[in-house]
Amino acid sequence: MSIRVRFAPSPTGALHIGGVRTALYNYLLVKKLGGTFILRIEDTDQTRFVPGAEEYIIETLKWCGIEPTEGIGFGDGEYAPYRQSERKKLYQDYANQLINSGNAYYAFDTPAEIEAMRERLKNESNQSYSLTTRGSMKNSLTLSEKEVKELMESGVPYVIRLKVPENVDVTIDDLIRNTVTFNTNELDDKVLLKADGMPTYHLANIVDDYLMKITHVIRGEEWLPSAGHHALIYKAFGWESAMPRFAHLPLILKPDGKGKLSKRDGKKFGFPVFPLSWNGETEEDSFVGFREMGFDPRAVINFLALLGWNSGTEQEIFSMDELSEKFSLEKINKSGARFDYDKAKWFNQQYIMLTPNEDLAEQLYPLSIAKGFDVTKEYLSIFAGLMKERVVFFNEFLEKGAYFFQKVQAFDDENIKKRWKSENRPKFEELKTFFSTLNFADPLSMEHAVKEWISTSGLKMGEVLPMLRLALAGTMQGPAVFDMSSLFGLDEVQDRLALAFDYFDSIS
RNA sequence: GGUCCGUUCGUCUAUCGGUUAGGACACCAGAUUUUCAUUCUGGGAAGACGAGUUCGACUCUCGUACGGACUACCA
Repeated sequence: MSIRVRFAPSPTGALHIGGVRTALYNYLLVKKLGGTFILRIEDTDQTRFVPGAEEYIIETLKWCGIEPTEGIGFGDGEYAPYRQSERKKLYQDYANQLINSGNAYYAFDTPAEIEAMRERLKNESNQSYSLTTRGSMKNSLTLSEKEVKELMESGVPYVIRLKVPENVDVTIDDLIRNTVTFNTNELDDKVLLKADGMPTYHLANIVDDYLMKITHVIRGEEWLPSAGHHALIYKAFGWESAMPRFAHLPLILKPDGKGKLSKRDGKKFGFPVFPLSWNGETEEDSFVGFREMGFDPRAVINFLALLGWNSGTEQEIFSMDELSEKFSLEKINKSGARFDYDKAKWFNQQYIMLTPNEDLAEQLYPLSIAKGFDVTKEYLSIFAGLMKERVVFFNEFLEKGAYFFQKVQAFDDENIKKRWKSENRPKFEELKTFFSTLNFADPLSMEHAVKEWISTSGLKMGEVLPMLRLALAGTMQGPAVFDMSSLFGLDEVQDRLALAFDYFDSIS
């Protein structure tokens, strides 16, 4: 079975994380079943077009490893162009086809006239432009052929509306929600072609899905209420047999459970809701991305995949290959899933721990150099091994582990004052000298030797080990003292001890 | 308001008529690490409510409540 799916975002700004999940599910399904995945850009609203948004979408998909088989940014295929603005003429022809078959009509009402109609009907349950109101409006159904012709020739703006039939039950067979039924008496006469000659989503989407032979439409739940219209349009064109299967995905909700996750929530709750950072025209419209926060794309994908879908097993960590292997639309949940940032962080930590030290070192290297640290990849590799289970974000390696590359910048004075006894200074000087007898290549033997030394020194373990840690790292947190020492080497360790003991005395 | 969708631990979820309702995140306690983290062990924590169907309902049906989406010449 070869399927054809599409991800069709609008270039109106940064692609929100829910959009990434929609793209992911499309990708996973096509990867599992085999077929074609098209990236189509739905830029029919010229007023909302944002420069850079298209590039953002492409970069996001690449970063996430969600690669369409064809489409904008990924090479043209059989059914190009894939940018709707470049297909304008096509939609006009199809809209006219609907006019000719009596399934659509011209409407000349001004926004003010429509507003007046709504005002008039504000106490009614249905105040839309629909079969109950179309008879009292200014359109080709109420005007004579001659009047319509005159209006059009005089340049009066008009739209083309779908003529929804009366009292018919339209049923959508949704892969996630089973059957959803609408009665046409409740559906409005949607605008198909706008006054500027551009199609609305409803027209463009169906024409393109039909022409591109799309077999499965996987999209957000916000489209479910208009799915009835979409079925009607397929029928109006006589394309019922080619109508794709629908799968309406549950929404990603705010953590506090009040509605769907929106772009503002990132700032409100303190986590990213966009894959990549976005620099909008204003501060308000600029956002930090998962990537810039230090997330591994594999963690983002894994987290997103499990937000509304599960494999039916207790496995939590999945590679993209495993996901596509196990993926199925039937296992997608019906209800919205709340965004859980803690879980996202947990996934990231898991992926950092899973990454081989050498790979981490490879990524850390340029960043270290940029920070002016004089290091080798070998050193970074050992460092990564020591630090990787202590960080959640990639960025934290060099922040939390800065003392691996430079002398301690900030000591934990509080802990030092609490633990340092100046009268023990001579003993610590002895210990410092004792370090020169140790085998720095073997942390374990160092530990044994030092503990042995402590037991004969008259000091307690708890008096010595924490001070060594504080001297080497400045903080009470971090890898094992002897792992650090081994990496630092004898000279560096003695340097740090000397510096630190003076400092300890000075603040005690 | 109307239409449509939904409802299992705080959160993400398993269960597809018979289970001590399982797992994960988060939280708490303990062990390990004389740090932190990791890891391991343990703990608290759930079927919105009401009817019905059935020998038996978290699971099927209906109603109620609550939540959500949509209701633009935006997608």
